[in-house]
Amino acid sequence: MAESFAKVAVSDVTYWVDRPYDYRIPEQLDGRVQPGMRVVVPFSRANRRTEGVVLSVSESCGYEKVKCVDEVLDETPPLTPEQLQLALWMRERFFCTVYEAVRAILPAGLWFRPDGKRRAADKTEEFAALLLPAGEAMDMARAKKSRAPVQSELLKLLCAAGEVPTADLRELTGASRQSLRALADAGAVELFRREVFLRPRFIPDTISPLPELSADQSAAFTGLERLLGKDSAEAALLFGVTGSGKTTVYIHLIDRALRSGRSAILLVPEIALTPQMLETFSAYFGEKIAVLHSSLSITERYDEWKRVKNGSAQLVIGTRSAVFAPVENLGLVIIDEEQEETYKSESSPRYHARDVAKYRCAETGSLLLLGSATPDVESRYLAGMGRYAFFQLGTRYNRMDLPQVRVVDMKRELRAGNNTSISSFLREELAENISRGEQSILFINRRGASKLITCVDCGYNFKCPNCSVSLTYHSSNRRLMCHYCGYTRTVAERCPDCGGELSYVGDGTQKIETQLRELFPGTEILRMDTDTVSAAGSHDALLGRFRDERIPIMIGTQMVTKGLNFDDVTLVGVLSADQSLYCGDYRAAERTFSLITQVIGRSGRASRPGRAVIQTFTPDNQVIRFAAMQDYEAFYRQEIELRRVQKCPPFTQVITLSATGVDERLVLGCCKRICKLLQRALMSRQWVNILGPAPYPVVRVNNRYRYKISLACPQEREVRALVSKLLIYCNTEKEFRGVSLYADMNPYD
DNA sequence: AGCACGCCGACT
DNA sequence: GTCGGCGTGCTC
Repeated sequence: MAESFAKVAVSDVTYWVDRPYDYRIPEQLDGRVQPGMRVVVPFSRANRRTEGVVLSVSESCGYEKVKCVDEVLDETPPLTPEQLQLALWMRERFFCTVYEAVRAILPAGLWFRPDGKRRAADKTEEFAALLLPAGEAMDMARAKKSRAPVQSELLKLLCAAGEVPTADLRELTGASRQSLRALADAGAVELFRREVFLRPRFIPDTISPLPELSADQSAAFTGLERLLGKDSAEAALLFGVTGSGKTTVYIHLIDRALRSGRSAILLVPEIALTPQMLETFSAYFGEKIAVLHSSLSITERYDEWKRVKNGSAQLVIGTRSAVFAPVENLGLVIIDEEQEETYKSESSPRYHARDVAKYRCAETGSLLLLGSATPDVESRYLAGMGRYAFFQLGTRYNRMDLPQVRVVDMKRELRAGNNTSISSFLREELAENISRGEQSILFINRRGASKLITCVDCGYNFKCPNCSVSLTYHSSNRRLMCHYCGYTRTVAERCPDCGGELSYVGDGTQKIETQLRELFPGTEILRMDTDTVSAAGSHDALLGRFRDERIPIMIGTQMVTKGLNFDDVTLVGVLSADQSLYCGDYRAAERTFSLITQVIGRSGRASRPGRAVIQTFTPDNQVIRFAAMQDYEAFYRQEIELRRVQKCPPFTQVITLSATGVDERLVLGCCKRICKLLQRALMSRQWVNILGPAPYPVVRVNNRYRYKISLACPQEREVRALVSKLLIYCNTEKEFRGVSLYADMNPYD
């Protein structure tokens, strides 16, 4: 009998060690090892038992000292040959290891044996999530391996699965509440309650007839249907303002794909996947739907994944990772609100769902449809160049006029002696809304605000000993915590420096709440931030209160820009519109435009016209003016010229190289060397821009310094190969021992 | 000789 | 990354 060998991509290797390794398939496993299966193999000099995935099986092997496959983990290959190809493509494209790609492609349930037991669906459920970055958590898991093996297991599982219901955690690891509490007290893990997000399992009595198409929608649908019918890979951009009925077009197109025997994937941003939205689709597609979403339990997600794999679901609705859904005979991928940043993964593999979707559509001859009210500048450009077909939906569905928008100059307010965050104009508008019994939403343009504790006398505040940030106060465990490394400490009684009194400095949201309460005593105000959301149990619960109790004013950050539309909201205010505009990142303008546009879109849905107030310190800024006029095309024309001049995407692609290490000078030295090598390798080319090294906004995390280099140049295989070489160079060069380098393709930030 | 520590480099 | 090998240098 002929011998057989497997080429295996192993886990737990770094990028520069990641290559196919040959293993002999022992007689007793003969015939049971197939490409796409997970195996256990001995690896390294210590023959550590390591997981791997079989890339191919052959009769010969070009390596002398070949070891044997230990164990096969699957009876049938969980990865199709196409998915295996996809993993290899991801390695090339996103600078990750093959196994990291495999972990992203397969559901966590495959690793943590689900036992099929299903819990009763409580209204809310306790979840656990890591407070530390995955890397730190893995370090901690390793450190705890011998002393606290259960905690170590918990950490590993949380790394693999993100947010996990605590009931699941205990079921899968056998951990007691105690171990989980210990991790929470150590500040490694956060425990919170949230509404369980179940797929509406109702089977509608009758499948509803499809909603009718307006003239606009019908025109777009006809064009898209033609593209769907082609055998070749196609891509299209559907531009339409909020309320113009993009969803109706999606429904018709999905219906057409399913009828022709092909499957469809619909990707939505995290926040848009609400029970209401699923109900809408269930009415038309019933049991054909599978939902893949991070709020499902591991078991539920695994079940849905199996329904897709065995062909019982042909429409997948989900967030970013649903782009990997193992559908048979793919015909259509729709990415709704394609400009949203949640489509980009922030940890390895650092993929963008749009890139993966493009690859899959190209491989399967499918149609990729990008939908948006404020398309990514790059997408709009490709549409303009004819690379994407372009379709446009005109007016709002209900023929509502756009809200009346007023831009308020906050410099003038300051000069007039108003140093609060609410301009006199906005105050009057709010007063009018309160007296008319209509609702208002105020949006604070700021990310992740948090509570600090400072000394009233000397201004002292608590710094993290490991990172270059202040510690923030967490009400859940009444401790000071570092967001970056997980360091925690108790709150001191008095200032450690001068013995003065300590006080809480609330975040922006709280400060504004206080100002509003002074302006409108007795008026109820709903604050929406991580604190109040976790207290209410869920995002939806809070929004439900706002609607049902008709609370006059809601304030919040990003969270209030999405989601439901409220008939009684006739006024929205954007406080500090420019906050996100001047941060040096080439995407700042489009992000700001998109945010403001979305906020304005919250106003005036039903019979009443809406108003919007935009407060800014730079009222002449064109981005803000275009947003106020809701004029995407004008914004786009200006922005694309800027991008051309600055050699930014879409004229180039950006790859950042990030270096981290304990020795700041060594990290910088490494960056400078990398810059020099990049310059030398690319100097003969046009359209190349190398920036940096620049420190991260938080330069030191966990005693490691972080710097990055930005490389903007046309996307080419050669450039990626160069970056790959540099990654390997930095990690093999003795001089830079202690510095680690990683790359990110088209990063957000 | 015995061992702690740090550096090196291979990993099929 | 991870782990064994191996050199250095210190102690008994």
